[in-house]
Order: sequence, then structure tokens, then C-alpha cells
Amino acid sequence: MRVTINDIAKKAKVSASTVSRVIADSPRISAATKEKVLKIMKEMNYHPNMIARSLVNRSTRIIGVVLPGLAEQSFQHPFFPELLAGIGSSANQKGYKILLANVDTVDEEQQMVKELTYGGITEGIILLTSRDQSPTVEQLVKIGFPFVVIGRTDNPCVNWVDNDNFLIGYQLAEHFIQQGHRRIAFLGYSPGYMVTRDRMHGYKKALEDHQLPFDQEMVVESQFISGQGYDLMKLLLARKPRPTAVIACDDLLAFGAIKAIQEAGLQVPDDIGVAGINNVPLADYYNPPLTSVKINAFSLGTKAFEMLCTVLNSNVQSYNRAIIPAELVVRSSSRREKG
Amino acid sequence: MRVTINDIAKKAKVSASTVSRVIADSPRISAATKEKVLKIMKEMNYHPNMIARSLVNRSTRIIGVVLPGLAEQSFQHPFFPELLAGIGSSANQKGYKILLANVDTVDEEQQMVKELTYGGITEGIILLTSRDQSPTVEQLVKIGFPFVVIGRTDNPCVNWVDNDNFLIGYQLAEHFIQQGHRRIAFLGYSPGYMVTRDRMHGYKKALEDHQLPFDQEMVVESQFISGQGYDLMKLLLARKPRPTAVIACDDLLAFGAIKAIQEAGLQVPDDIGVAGINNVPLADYYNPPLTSVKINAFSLGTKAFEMLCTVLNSNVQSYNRAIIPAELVVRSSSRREKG
DNA sequence: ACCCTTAATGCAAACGTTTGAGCCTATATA
DNA sequence: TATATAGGCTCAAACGTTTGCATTAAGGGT
Repeated sequence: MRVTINDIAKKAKVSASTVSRVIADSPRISAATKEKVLKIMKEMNYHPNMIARSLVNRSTRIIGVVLPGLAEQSFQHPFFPELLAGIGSSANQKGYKILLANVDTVDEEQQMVKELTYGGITEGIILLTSRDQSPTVEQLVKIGFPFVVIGRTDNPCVNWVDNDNFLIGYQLAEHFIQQGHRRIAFLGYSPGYMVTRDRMHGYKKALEDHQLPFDQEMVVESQFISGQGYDLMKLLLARKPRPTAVIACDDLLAFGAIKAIQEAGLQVPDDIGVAGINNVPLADYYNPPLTSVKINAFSLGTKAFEMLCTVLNSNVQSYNRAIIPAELVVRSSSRREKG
Repeated sequence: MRVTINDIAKKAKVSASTVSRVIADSPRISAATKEKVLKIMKEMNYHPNMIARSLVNRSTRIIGVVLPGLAEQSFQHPFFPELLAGIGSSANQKGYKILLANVDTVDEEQQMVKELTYGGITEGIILLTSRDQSPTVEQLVKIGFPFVVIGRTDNPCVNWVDNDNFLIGYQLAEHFIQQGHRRIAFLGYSPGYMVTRDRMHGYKKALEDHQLPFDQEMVVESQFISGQGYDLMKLLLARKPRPTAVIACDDLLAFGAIKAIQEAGLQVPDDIGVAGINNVPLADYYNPPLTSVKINAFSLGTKAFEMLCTVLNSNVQSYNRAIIPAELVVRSSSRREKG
């Protein structure tokens, strides 16, 4: 039997309300009483029951974090812990706890969000998604539940935080163009996913701006895992003429691509330059070190949480966006003059 | 104003108890009433309030997962998402939700655990730790809160699930010995962390069993990040005679080590064989592909959750252990006859 | 016509808090 | 002396459920 506020009240010969106000440090309680009650609380090792408190306060100080792709191998990516660390770090600071819901399918996601929103456990939701159309997002918008998206969707009525993926694609392409490359491939386009599409569009725009032809053959689709990078790079190597540079939508893809290139007896970056995105810790220690783009997943997380807080604390409806700056990190894998 | 059980009751002209029993699908309610109430519930889009339910049931169906090292770079490791996926997957199945608490320091960990245990939000805790001595574990044991450790500690009064790290170390060493190596280094020993110590002891035992000398110079300490693998490998290369094989306590360390070896103008595996542990997705696509040990983080997670469930559902106190089998995956980085 | 059983439902307390309103008591003001 | 004014506290309702017990009605056996 756990010790409750009434036990304390009885022992201290005051009412439960008084104890409650002592906990809340209300000025309406005399110093003497406060001291007495606090002492007894300590003695009896009392800790308030959060559930009961939440019930009356209608506030749990818990937010839900919904991550998709639980089952896919792409979930095994350093991006996720970094993001979670970011969210958790700022959540801790503000005394919020996070309820992690990693879901497998879109149906599961919807079901989970339904539980989180209607169940009253979570006050808000951070949703990681980059699908064009997300029924989950529609649902959240419809019922007016506070949430923030990490990534981007078509729906304009959402708060989101993201990198400028168009710019990332543009900069990477421009980087290669400046190195004299004319035939640049784009690896890892995944239709239906805004991230990859935005990056691809940025890449395309850079080509246009520099009067380079866009060749559909130079764009290959895939998911974010190194195995595919390897296989798809083989395809690209078979194209005639083959590319002299490859932008991979993720470092893991890039690692796979490099392996395929090296196995074909070619050199990176001398024969083919390679760049990835995400700047995973290993990029620096790969052979050759991989040019990549630091997307600051940690900041994405902290910013998303802060934004959610803003939403929670303001009753006026408004749609905020935040762009987390990304940073091109040039390493040997894309340097022509040998790094 | 959210719709409550009373709203439903009123509309259906029954009592709240009846509605409650309909929700619970109690046999004491007639089919006709059930149907009527269910229909109204749907019409009014009613969803039971979990907080209120938890209060009376004394059961939240939420478990806490406490992960350390939030701030450290080593948290950016595929191990964590995989583990979380495992926990989440089996938690989902049993209708549990997980509260993720990633903490920075030992103090923070203790504080967090205190909140989780006393607050009444979580019914049990999964704690990731491999410290010899964990004040958090002592605390949990003392107050008798249901928890499971992933990893291992000195305290015998805990339920834990882990790999057989001694065996892992032993097998890796033996693998190299069978390849004819006589001077094998161990990279990544971290005193105070059971994982690395167990692995190191396994390695040591294998040397003994094959009448090979154990040389303290061949053991270097570090954390699990590739940067250190690189730096420490350089140290090892300076030793005379230098090792002909290196066991790294983690794949990321191994990757760093390989880079250092290659930069020194040496070949892997011809001059120096290398093996890691954890079998990260990239191991297969590294150059050369990295010999590693699959530790099945996903299974660690599922098993830990199942064990916690057992603890929660049985009132007799008993201490369970589970060993998740690990699997040596031999790749080119450790094959002498060129893979 | 009576009692007993069974099925279906309602009543009210309980879970552990918070909080607005009200009630004392003592002191200051008229 | 009566009256306002705080200060310090208590009362009781409320938050939204669940659940043991009571109640009602109907049917079956004598």
C-alpha cells in the first residue's frame, strides 16, 4: 500500500488540501506548517501520484514521439538515436517525458496515434514523417490535436521542422559541378518521400542553373540502406557513359556505392566522386573519408520539441516552420585534386 | 470538452457502470444493450480516458526504458534503435507503451528512475547498463520495483538479459588463433564496464587455453567510437612487435582501426586481421567486409520485455537470466587466405 | 399465489489528487 | 464594542473511470 497524501495529512494533523498546497509551495500556507509537513513527507517517503494529479490537472507532461519503419533495416541508423537524444534533452529540461511509439505500418501508425490522442496520456505528438500524404497527419489536423512534424508533408496546416532538402541537393550538385563534373548521378530517390524528392529537385535545379542536361538514367531509386547502394551503383556503372560523380541520399548508400566502385577497379574520388548525406560518425573514418552533409538531427529534435511546447502553451492556432541549417562537409571522397 | 463515459450513459439512457461493462465486454450485459451502447460510442466518437482508468486500476500499461549516454557520441549507434525496436515490437503486441528516458549522467539516471518508480506512471523498468556498480540498480532492488537489466551488474538480485560476452571474446580470439595468429590485440577495453571486461576475459582465457602469452601491452582502453579506434590503433602499430590481429570491442572501433592500418601502408587482413563486435549493417559493405559478431540487439529487447512481463505478472520473487545467443560472422577482414 | 433463481442493470464508493469557496481566529480599525 | 481584514486552514466537489453490492423484473417450480 503506497503512502498517499491523506496519510501525510493524518500524520501531520492537517487536511489533505494543506498538504497539497505545501507540495505546490502555495503562499497561503504558513512557514511552520510547511516545514512540519515537508518533514513528514520525507520521513514517510511520500511521492505524489502522477496519475491522480494528471487526472485533475488534465496534464500529464508526457508527449508522444512516433517513429515509422520499426521493422525496416533503415531504422538501424544513427539518425534516430541522435534525433531522440535531441528531443529527450529538451524534454528533460522542461520536465516532460516522452512516450516512444515506433510503428511498423501506416495502419499501425494511425492506430497508435488514435490511442495517443484520445487516451489522454499524451499532450502532444512529434511525428517523424516525410511522406507526401500522411493519413495520420490528416487525422491529427482534423481533431486539432497539438503536434509537430519532423519532415514535411503536403498539408499546409501543420507545424514542422526540417532541413532545407532542396538546398542540400542543390549544394551537393553544385559542389561537384565546381569540381568540373558534368555527369552526376543521384542515388536513392524514393518517390513518395519528400526528403528524397526535395533533394533530387535541388540537384536538378543546380544542373539547370549550370546548363547541364538532366538525364533520367542518372537517377536511381532506393531505400536508405547500404546494400542497395552497392547494388544500384553497379547499375549506374553499367550506364554509358557512366557518371563521374554520385550524390547518394544517405551516407549508408554512399558507403555501398563506394564499395561497388572500388570492386569495379575504379578509384574514389579520382574516377568517380561520391558524396552522401547525414554525416554519420563513420563518414570521417571511411576509406576514403566521405563528403557529406551534416543535418544536425539533434537540433531537429530539440527544435521540434520547443515548437511543440509553443503549440501547447498558446491557444491561438498558427502554423510554424523551422529550417535547421545543414552544413556541407567536404572530405576526400569528392575532392578531385586528391585529398 | 471531451466526451466521457457519462455522456454516453446519458445518451444511451443507461448508467455509467453499464457503459463501462460494455467496454469491458462483460457477459453481464445483454446483447441488445451492448449493441446500442457501442453504436452511441461510435457516433459520439468516445474513447475511454486512460488516466482515469489507470487511477482506479492501478495499472498504466506503460513501462519505462532507461538508456544512458544520451550526450555521448556512442549513443549514435545502430545498436540503440535496434534494441528499441525489439522492446517496442513486443510491447506493442502486449498492449504496452514505452516511456523512453535517455539520461546523461548517473545522477540524472537516479533522478529519472525515482520519478518513474514513485510517480506511478510506469509499472516496470528496463534499464540498459553494464556498469559493475549501479546505484540505480541498488535503488530499484531496495524498493522492490519490477525491473529488468539489459547488460549485467554485480548485484545478484536482478533479472537480466545479456549476451555471453565472455564467450564472444573467447570465440573471436580462438578464431584468430586458428588462423595462425599468435599476437592478438584487444581494443576497447573499458574498465568499469562489464561488457568489455567480460569480452576481454574471454579473449584472455582463449590465449591461455592455447598456451599463448597474455601481454598487457596488447590491450588498449577506449570508448565505442570510431575516432578512438583510429587513434588507438596507431598506438598499437607502434608496439614492437606489433600485433597481427586486432579484436575490437565494437565495429565502429574496428572501422577506425582499419583506417589506421591502411594509412600505415599495411593490408587488412594480410598484414593485420581485424574483427569487430555488433555486426552493424555496414560491416558487410566495408572495405574489406568486417568480421563481426551478431549480438541480436532486437532479441535482447524482446527478451527483456518478456522477462519484465513475467516479473509483473508473478508475485513470487525470483531472479531470471537470459542469454541471447551471439553469432560469429566471418568476413574478409579476418581471413588470411584472402577472401 | 408463493418463493427462488437468474439475468440485467443501477448505485455509490473508491482511486489520489487539486482547488474554489467557506470558515474560523486574531488583530487592526472605526 | 462592533466590524472589517487578513491569514491559515478545512470542506467538499471534481477529474473519469471501475466494481462490489443492491435492486428490479421476469420466469420457473411447487
